[in-house]
Amino acid sequence: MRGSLLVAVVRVPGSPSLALYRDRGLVAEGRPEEIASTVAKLQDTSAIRVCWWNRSVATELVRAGLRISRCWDVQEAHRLLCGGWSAAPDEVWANAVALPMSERPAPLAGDLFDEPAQVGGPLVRPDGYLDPRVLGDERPSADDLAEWAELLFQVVARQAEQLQARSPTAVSTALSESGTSVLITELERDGVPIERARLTELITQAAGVPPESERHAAQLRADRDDVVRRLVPGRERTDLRNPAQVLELLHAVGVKVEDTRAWRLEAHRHTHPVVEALLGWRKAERIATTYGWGWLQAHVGPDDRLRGPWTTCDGGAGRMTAGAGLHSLPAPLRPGVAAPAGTVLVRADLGQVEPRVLAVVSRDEEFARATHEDDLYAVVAAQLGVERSIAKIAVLSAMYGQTTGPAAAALERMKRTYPTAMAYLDAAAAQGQRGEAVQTYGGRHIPVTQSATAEQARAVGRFTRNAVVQGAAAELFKAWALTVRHALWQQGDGTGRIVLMLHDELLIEVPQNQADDTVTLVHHTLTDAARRWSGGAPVRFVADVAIIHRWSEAKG
DNA sequence: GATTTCACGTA
DNA sequence: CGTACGTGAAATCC
Repeated sequence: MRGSLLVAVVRVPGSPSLALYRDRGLVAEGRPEEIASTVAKLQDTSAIRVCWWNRSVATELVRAGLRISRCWDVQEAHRLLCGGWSAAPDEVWANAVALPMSERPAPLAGDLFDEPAQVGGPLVRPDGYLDPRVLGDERPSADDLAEWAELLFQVVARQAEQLQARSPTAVSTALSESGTSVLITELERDGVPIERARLTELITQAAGVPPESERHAAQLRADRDDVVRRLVPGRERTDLRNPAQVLELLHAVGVKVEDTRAWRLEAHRHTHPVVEALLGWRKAERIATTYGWGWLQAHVGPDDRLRGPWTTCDGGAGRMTAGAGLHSLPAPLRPGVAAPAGTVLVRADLGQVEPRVLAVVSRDEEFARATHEDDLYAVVAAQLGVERSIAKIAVLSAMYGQTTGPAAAALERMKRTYPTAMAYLDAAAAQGQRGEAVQTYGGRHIPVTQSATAEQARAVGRFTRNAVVQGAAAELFKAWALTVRHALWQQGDGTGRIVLMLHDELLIEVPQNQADDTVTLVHHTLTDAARRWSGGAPVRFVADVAIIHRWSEAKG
């Protein structure tokens, strides 16, 4: 924050134009391309930070070709401060000036009960709240723009103060979340490279040929279903998509299960041929319905790039989310994600990131020592005197709140061997169970729902226990990704780019001749980002990095 | 028509 | 009674 010039970009109502402000007033107004080039020149000559009320402004600048390096997104800062996703201007303002959220004026309903529209008056009401007229699409009016930008500067300053007071790391988390807000705009623009012929082939294997009509589609579905239904004479009319009917069918052939979930059916795979057939049918049906021809048509563009909507932190603990199946693409389809000619993909996976993050956030010195090796679970196993597989389950159980199962005894030893880390998790769980919000290492507020029953309270406890680890891991991951992105801009011709982010995995597309340099870059940026993020904690982070042509290659 | 339940893909 | 997400189909609730 310090030492950099804050500039604001706001939308000019009723026009495609954007306006650029600094503390002393208007700098420029014009089409997004013009403002993008003005901001680019400013970025080149001085240290600036760009802020906006809404990410859509950043989206326009990015689409105009601007590479935004430093920014402050007041919605992201607000989400960090308050938790959740909602971040309309009136909420952002109210929180920034420390007024109660519940007392703010209702948005205009656009009917006779609205108070007469305030025209030309101040945007801040006498009671300190933002005038509801700013919530409409065409408001504030063009006359109010300078004031709108001035209020934005005030919000940035107040948010920074609040974050500073909250935690030593929170301001840098806000900067990272703001950068991520721009990065997801780039992900949405660029998409993931697809080899259409290969993906088409894979979808055909699972879902059959593309249906030519509704009738044809129904016929293909029925053909697929018959393969399974034929195995149980007398039940050829079963609707396989209806769990109740499937349950009945299974009971009829002597498979006694309480529901039809795959993991439960796994044990009965060989009791009757229909079980195996049904499990295979389910896999194909998943691809046919969710990742089939409709999905291809909707999300893969004519340029053979798969695009979906992204959020920076909509997950309960502040993880990113993505639509269009980008975060849940079935493994069988992954060969369809492939580097275009002249480029390669570099795939980088963080190794055992959650326990390593736990070592940082809990400041457990003994647990931190375990992170010095590539295989953390092997060290834990040796220290606890158990098998590696048991140690792994014990560590994961501690972070997920599982108390039963094969690792129950090992959990007791964990408490003795790593008391600080375990106490950190227990404290987070206890807070959640009491109905209190928790905070991540980076300062994100994680609100919790109030529970009516003890069982619900325990579920909240498991959520907060996990959220402090999962959320902190997300913070490290975003900081790393931004460091990678910045380094890619500096490398070679600067065309390398991140195309997919998957909680602990980056998929990067670079020209072939940059492949080796990118591998080096990924390792170095991880060391740098982890050192900055952890404040120099003695915790090691590792990445598994591979140069590949298809996403399916080189998994761990 | 909107919401919930079941199911399952990913980390 | 292990966490989080997105998605679709059917059942269920207005």
